[in-house]
Amino acid sequence: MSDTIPLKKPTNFIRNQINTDLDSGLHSSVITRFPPEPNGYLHIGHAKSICINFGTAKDYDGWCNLRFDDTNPAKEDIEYVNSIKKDIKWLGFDWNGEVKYSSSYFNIFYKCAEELISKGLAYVCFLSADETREYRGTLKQPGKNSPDRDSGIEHNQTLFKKMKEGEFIEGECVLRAKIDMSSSFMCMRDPTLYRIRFETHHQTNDDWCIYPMYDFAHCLGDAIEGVTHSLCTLEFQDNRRIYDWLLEHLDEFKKTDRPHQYEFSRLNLEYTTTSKRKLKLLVDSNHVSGWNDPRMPTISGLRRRGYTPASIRDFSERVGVSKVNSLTDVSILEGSIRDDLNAIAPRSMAVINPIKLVIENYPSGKLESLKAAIHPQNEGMGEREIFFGRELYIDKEDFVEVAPNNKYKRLAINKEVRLRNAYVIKATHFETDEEGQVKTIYCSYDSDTLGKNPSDGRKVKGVIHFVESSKAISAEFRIYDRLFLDPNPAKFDDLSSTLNPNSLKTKYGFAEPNLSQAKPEMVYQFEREGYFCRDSESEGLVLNKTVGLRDTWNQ
RNA sequence: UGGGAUGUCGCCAAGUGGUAAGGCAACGGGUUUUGAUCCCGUCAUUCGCAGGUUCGAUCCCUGCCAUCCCAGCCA
Repeated sequence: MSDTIPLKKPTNFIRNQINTDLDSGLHSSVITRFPPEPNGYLHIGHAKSICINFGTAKDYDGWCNLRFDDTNPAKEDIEYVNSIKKDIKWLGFDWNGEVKYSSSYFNIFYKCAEELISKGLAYVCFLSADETREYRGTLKQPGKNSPDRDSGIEHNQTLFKKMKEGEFIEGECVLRAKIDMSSSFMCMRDPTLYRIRFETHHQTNDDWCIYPMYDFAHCLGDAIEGVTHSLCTLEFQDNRRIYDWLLEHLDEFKKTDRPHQYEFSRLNLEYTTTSKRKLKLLVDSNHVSGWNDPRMPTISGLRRRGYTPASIRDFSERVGVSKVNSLTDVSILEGSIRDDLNAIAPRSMAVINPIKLVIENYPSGKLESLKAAIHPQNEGMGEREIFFGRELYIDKEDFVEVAPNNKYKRLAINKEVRLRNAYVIKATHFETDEEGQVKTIYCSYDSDTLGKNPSDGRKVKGVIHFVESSKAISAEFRIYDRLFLDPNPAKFDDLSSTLNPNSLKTKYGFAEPNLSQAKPEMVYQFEREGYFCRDSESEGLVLNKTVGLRDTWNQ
C-alpha cells in the first residue's frame, strides 16, 4: 500500500471546485498552502489538513507551500517550527521551495495597510479593548462607530507611522479597517488589522512592534504567494468575508485569479481530543508522559506508537473531505494502520502473559533451531531462526483446564494444539501455585508434526504461539487503550472525569531473541497478538502496542 | 425573523431532475500452522421532517426541525 497511488481519485467539493476553475481557465495550476501557527505540536487533525493541502496540489501537478502563520510572537516559538517541519516530512510531503513565513511579508503588509489608510478604508482607533468590545455590539444588535472612525486620512497616516515607530504603548491603539459596524458578520465590524506588541519575534527579532492580525495577514500571504485555493476549516466561514474584502480593496491583489478560500470540516476522532489546550493540559498534569506519549493523537505520538506515514495518509483519504461536522469512528484509523502493517510488518512471536510449558517427552538439554517465515504471504521477506526445546513459554490466555465448548481452539487438558511454526502438542496435566493460579503446564509433543499435519489424519484446529525459554529475551510490553472513556470528550470542560484509568497497562514477558536487534519505531506483528514497535525513548526492550489484530472471536 | 453553515446506512462519504457509488464496521460462508490475512456473499424501495412543482425529486420551490460556527487588540 505504502507507495501505490490509488487509481480512482476521490471526489469532493474541493476537487470539484478546482476542476471548475481549471476548466474555465481561471487558473492554469493549483497552488495551496499549509499554514500552521508555530504554537504547538501537530496532531491527527493537522495531518488531515496536510494531506488535503499537499495531496490535492500534488494530484494536480501543482504545489503546496508550508507557511508559518507567525503573526503573534507572544504565543509562538522556534521549537514548534522545527517539530512541525519534521512531522510534515515524516508524513511524506515536501513543500515548494523554502519554508515561508507570514513574518517575511511584514513590509508588504505594512504597505497594504498604508494603502487602505490612504483610501480612507482604515483608521487608527484609540478605544481600549473593553470599549472596542462594547462598541462592537452583539450578535443581534449592531455596533456603533468608534470616535476615531472619521478622523482624517493624513492624521491616520501619521498615527499609523507612530504606531510602527513605537510611540504608543501596547493596547493604546490599533489599526482598524473601516467596513461596517452594523454588519451581520461580526468580523466585518471594523476588524482590527494591526496591534502593538513589544515582543521579540522568532523570525524578525525586534524589527517590529506592530503585528498584523490573522484576518489581515492570511489573505495577503495567500495572494503574495499566488495561492489559488486557500483551504481551511469551517470556523473560518465568516472570515471569508474579510478575506475577500481585503483582496478586493487592494490594487495589487484585486485580480480575477486572486486566491479564494474554501472551508472543510475539521477532523473529530472518537475518544480523542484535538484541542491544543486540552492536549497541553494532559501533558502538564502528567496524565501522559509528554507530547509524544504513544496515547497522544499528535503526529509524534502516533509515530512513537508505531503508526506509519502511509497509514495516516490512507486514513485521511478514507475519511474524505466535506463540510459536515462529524465524529469519525476510530475503527477507520485502525483499519488503515492494520492494512499497512499487515502488508509490511515482519512476523514474530512474543508471550505477553507468560506461563511455563514443559514437554515431558522432549529430551532435556536438546535445543532445535527452526525456520519460520518472516511474512507468510510474502516469501521474499525471507525466513528467521526460532528455537524449540523442552521448556517454553506460552500465554496464560491460551490455556484452560477444560475447553468451554467445541469451538474453543486453544490448549486444554487432553486437547491437541499446534505450536506455531513447530510441533503439535497435547496437554496432560498442570501445577498451580498457592493461590490456585496455573503455574506450569505439562504436555507431550508429536515429533512427526514439524511442517506437516499428523500422518494419521488427526485434525488439529488450534494454533498458539510460544517462545523457547532459554533463548527468549525479556521484554516490557506497553498495552495502550483510549485516553478517554467517552467517545466525544469535546463535551467535557473538565476531562479528568472521563479519563480512562487503564489507558496504559504494562506487562512483562518474553520475545524472540532476534527482537534485541529491533530498531526504534520498527513495527513487528507478534502473531495472534497484534502490532508492536520498539519504543524510541526507552533503554531496554520496550514494546509499544500499536494496534491489535482484528478479533472476530466471539464466544 | 441577527448572520454564516450542515443534515444521504451504526461511522465516514459520492451522487444530483430519471429512479441511491465506495470505504470502515457488522453479519453469513470458504481457504488458512496467526480465531489474522485473503476470497465470496449480505447490508438505504430510501436521502432530517412536511407540503408544493414535475410524467418523474435525495436533487428545484416553500415552510418547519436539529446540529455546528461568529461578539480576541487569538489563529
